[in-house]
Amino acid sequence: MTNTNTLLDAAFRKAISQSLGFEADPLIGLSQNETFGDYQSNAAMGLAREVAQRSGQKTNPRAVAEKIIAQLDLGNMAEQVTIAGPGFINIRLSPVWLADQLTARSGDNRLGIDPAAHPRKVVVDYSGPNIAKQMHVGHLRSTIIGDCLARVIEYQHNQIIRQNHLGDWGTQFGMLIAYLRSQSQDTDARQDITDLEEFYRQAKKRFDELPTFAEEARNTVVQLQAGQSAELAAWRRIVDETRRHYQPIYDRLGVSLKPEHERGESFYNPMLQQVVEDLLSQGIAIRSEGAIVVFTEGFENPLIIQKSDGGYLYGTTDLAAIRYRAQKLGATRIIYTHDSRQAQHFAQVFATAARAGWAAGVSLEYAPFGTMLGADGKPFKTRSGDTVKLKDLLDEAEERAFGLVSQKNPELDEAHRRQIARAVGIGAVKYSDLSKDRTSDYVFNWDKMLSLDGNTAPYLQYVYARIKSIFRKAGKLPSPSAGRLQLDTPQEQALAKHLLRVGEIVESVARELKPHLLCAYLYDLAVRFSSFYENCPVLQSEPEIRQSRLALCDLTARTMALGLDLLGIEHPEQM
RNA sequence: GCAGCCGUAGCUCAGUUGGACAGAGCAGCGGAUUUCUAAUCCGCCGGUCGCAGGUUCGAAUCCUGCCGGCUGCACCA
Repeated sequence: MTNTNTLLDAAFRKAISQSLGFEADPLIGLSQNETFGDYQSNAAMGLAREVAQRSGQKTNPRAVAEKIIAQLDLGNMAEQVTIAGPGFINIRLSPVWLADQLTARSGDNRLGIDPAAHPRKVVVDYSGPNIAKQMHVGHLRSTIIGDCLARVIEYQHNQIIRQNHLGDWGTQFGMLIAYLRSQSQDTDARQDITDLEEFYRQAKKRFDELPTFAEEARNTVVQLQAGQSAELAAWRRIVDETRRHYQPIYDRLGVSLKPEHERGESFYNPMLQQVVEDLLSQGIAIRSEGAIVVFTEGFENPLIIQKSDGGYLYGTTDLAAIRYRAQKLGATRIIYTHDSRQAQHFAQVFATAARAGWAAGVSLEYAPFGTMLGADGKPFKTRSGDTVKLKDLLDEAEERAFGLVSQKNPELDEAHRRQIARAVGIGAVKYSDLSKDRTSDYVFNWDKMLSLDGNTAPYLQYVYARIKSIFRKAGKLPSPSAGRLQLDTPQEQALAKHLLRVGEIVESVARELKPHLLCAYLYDLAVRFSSFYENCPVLQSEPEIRQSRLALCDLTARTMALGLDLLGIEHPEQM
């Protein structure tokens, strides 16, 4: 169903062209202050000059606004259209129209959110853990932001291709395999992830200290990359072991990544030589200081695609991936959810891919994010200064949440409390991240994210649980389409107007790649519902009002559930 | 040195891409509970939008220059 802002945009466009004789953007937006109205058009101010130029007569914004309104046909949408200040056109939606719209949406399992008019094939590249290492907090943001974007864009019926670009290739594996061999470790024996990390540390040490070992490690890489079976087998075991570590973390986080989404760096290995050759033959890449590089305007240093020793780098892999995703997978939009420190790298890679013609008709979008900081404003670390393991972080989140649930609801049995604690604890960690604009650094704070006050996951989950509680007490569920909504009180109207906006929000999240817009929307929804809940009794009211309010509750619960689903956050029936 | 990001209330953050008197939450202060989960709600207090210019009807937002912070910068990823 068409979003309100789209309906207004169309009506105003028509009115502008009829009254002024030319086309212009009506600049429709939400009112910043609800005392003015619900939506506003800010076009008249800017248009006044153009009107004066075209007609050769002096005019002013308010007069232009008058002309536009004279031609404006909003049907029964608006209760009031007024001109204010220098020439703002304020629109107040009519409660009857609102009620009709919402009634229609309550019968729709998509809550009136339209699928994309032109569905696309969209690659989302996110998470990308390193093989032979445990996941740590540095992987958290990419994993959950990327997953949220994938869910939102997928909900619009675009075809999403999740790509987990594992760090599974490169010199470090030669080192690790050579070390395991030299330890006369039975390479057939299974190594735990923590063993692998320890071996890696020792291998690195020996690599730096022993030139003969360094040489051996380099040879092993060559053998691995040439596909020697023994080395390949050892490598596969390392990858498998690492997956046994990270897949449970994805599952626990409620992240939709599965093994079939893995396309690690190794996958592109066979394509790298061709990438370099093609860039050379197109004259895009050149030889410089023994390496093969691409210079990009605006950057002093080049993107190196082949080292002087013949080895390839991650830029080469990224270029191969773009070509593969565009040409083989047929993607027309490729989204990278990666650390903002990669900005220059991606700028150079995107520019190179564009010059090579590999991204024709493809939108390459980099959705960077900042660093997780501790309370001291420095990167989030353990007390001893180590990086925080994701597993430990999630353990602590659940443990803290379990403490809170036990305190608030001691009568629930332990298994139930554990289950709620999982939803609340993990949800809190994810939400505290998703609710901030991803581009800036953010401060990690356990107490704030687990608080039931303010813009937190537990607060949203609580609102959902409260509604569910009403329905448990109400007995049989109302039929959503039974009767029409009655929006008599300010709280009901405020809630209704907000419910109607969900489609606009989903659209902006997908377009701007900003999950925090959805969080802000859901928080606002929770606040409005809470106000409604305080002021408007549901079950005790007269039958018609009761039915209408139950329908509002049902819509709120479904909207909240959908929003939390898109964020990848659970919503327990009870808290 | 070059490039990028950032600076908004005591703290954590928004600010719909140039619109109306800059908004939330937390903390602080004061209220509300015979009522569907008080894990809640309502009110008050709190800002020279880093500083200075400029662009224009209009700037937290765009441009320039300072100040302060973070990040990246040739063969790691």
